[in-house]
Amino acid sequence: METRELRYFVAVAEELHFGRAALRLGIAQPPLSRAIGALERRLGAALLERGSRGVSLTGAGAVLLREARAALDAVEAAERRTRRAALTAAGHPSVVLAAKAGASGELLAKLLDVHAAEPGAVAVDVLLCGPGEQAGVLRDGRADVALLHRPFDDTAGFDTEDLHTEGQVVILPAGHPLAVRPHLRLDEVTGLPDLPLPRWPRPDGSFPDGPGPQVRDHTQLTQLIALGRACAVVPESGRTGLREDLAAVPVLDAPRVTTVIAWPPHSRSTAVAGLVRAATTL
Amino acid sequence: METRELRYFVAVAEELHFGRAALRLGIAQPPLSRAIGALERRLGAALLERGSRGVSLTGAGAVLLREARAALDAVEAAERRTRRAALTAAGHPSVVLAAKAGASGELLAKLLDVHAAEPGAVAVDVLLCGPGEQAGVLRDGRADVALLHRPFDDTAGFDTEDLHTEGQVVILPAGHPLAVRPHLRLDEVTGLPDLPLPRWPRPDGSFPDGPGPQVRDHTQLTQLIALGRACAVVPESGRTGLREDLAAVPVLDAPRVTTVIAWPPHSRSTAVAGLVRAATTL
DNA sequence: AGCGGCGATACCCCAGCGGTATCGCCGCCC
DNA sequence: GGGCGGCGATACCGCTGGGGTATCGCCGCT
Repeated sequence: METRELRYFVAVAEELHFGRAALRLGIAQPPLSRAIGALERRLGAALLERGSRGVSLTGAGAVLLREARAALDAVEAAERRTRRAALTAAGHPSVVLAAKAGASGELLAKLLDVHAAEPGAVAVDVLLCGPGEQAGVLRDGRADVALLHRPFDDTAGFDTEDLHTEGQVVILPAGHPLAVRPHLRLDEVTGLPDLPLPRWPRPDGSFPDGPGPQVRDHTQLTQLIALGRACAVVPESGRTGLREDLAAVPVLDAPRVTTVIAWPPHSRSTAVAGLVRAATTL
Repeated sequence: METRELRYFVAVAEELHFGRAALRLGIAQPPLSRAIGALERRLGAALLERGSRGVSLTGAGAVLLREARAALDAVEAAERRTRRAALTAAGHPSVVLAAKAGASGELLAKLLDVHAAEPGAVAVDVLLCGPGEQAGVLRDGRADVALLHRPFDDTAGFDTEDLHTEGQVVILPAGHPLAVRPHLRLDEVTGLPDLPLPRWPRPDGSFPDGPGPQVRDHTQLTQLIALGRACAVVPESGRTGLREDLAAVPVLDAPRVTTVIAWPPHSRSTAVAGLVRAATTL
């Protein structure tokens, strides 16, 4: 199978519409129809159900969508990592570290300091991601190593090293009645009608249904909380550097969050190893 | 990048010879030279050092070789798993379980029994592998789930569940002086001049250098030991069903071996989940 | 019945892949 | 040192197959 066929199939499977998929791929619709048809014939499997109202995935199609995404990520990673290896050989060694924007700021700063102090440390490019983006960024080679947060991020498929475990706090407007409490339970803060939990975008950019406001980044979140339109449950370290119009109250029964450093299991370059070593000595 | 280019590059990188690589790929040498040249130009990186005596890999080339193998495995896995998903939809559901030939026989039998007794259990095809082959078989989609043995097998990149931990024994000819001892230390059995440890083939089929005889499977191994030409350190469970002309003596300080069940993190089908559930209840 | 949306088919064209012939370079050996 | 052989690169050609346009067939809606 060629990656071109996989890209074509993924486009159709995501759009569930040959015309739109062709538009997205920058080709005409007929060659796309033919390519998918040929793919189905070669695999000996129906991938799409052509109904009169658009198309839908078959079971085999759903499997191929999942596997094709992984395979395309691997191919992209091969290309990116090779390009970066060439730069390294040309005298510009660097590692790309993915971190969630607005999380673990303290730890990240310490990590970069400790690593920079080591002899022979290479330059570290920090790639800030939205929530849930890090795993993908690591898989497709845009990053070499990432800071993830269990249980929020999926660490499956990566090698990891635990760095730090902490409880969670709820961030509230400073004037809110609950803000004066010494601590809270989870059921007291989820489903507050006046302060709903915000909705973060899915990897594809769409938002889940629900009552809360839509947020895309940390700034939007703090602003919404300050405006009294939302609250948020975040790891303790998120309270450092908090705006003065916000308050943080520990949530005792919220799951504890573990910060881990993760990297693709087969790419243990010396540069990544150095960063991991620095992280574990924190 | 197209998989064709990756396949071409892997062939050249493995053969380190354009002519032989072309032969292996079933094409002529000139288009291969051109394809690699075009790839290098597009990546903006030298992948191969063309010396007067054959070719060698550059740093970037070594990175691409590693990444390309992973990517090609992922593409193959996509194809295989889609084919199998189609068969499942057509009413022939099955799971392929990879196990090391000659290891964990007892556990494997119990696992298959327990799983078969569950309601709605699908057929299990057992794929027996040589040592170290399981990870590859799982990565390229020939198997859906595997029994691995830490610390021998590399479990990086898979989801795993521990099943069983055991010590190791050394298998000796029944008449050997050490066979009467109640237990042994590792340094007493490694480097016995009369009974060297055998050499297993690497993934590429070649054998490491060393004094021991070359073995390819379990039968060869037991026969060589019975002939007094080798000994072997294996998990305790390897002593069940031992030929009567062989003896097993516990090796106290050999690393304990953990049998784990492993599967690719992103492909948790219900069939795989059922098998994992059966395994964890053993 | 007419129309519009959507995927499949028919047919054509050309880019790109692969093949053959040949070159250029470098060791090697008599 | 000149001839030779091995190996990768280049030149050039032919054709396959991927992509484009036009159109069909089917279905649902009005």
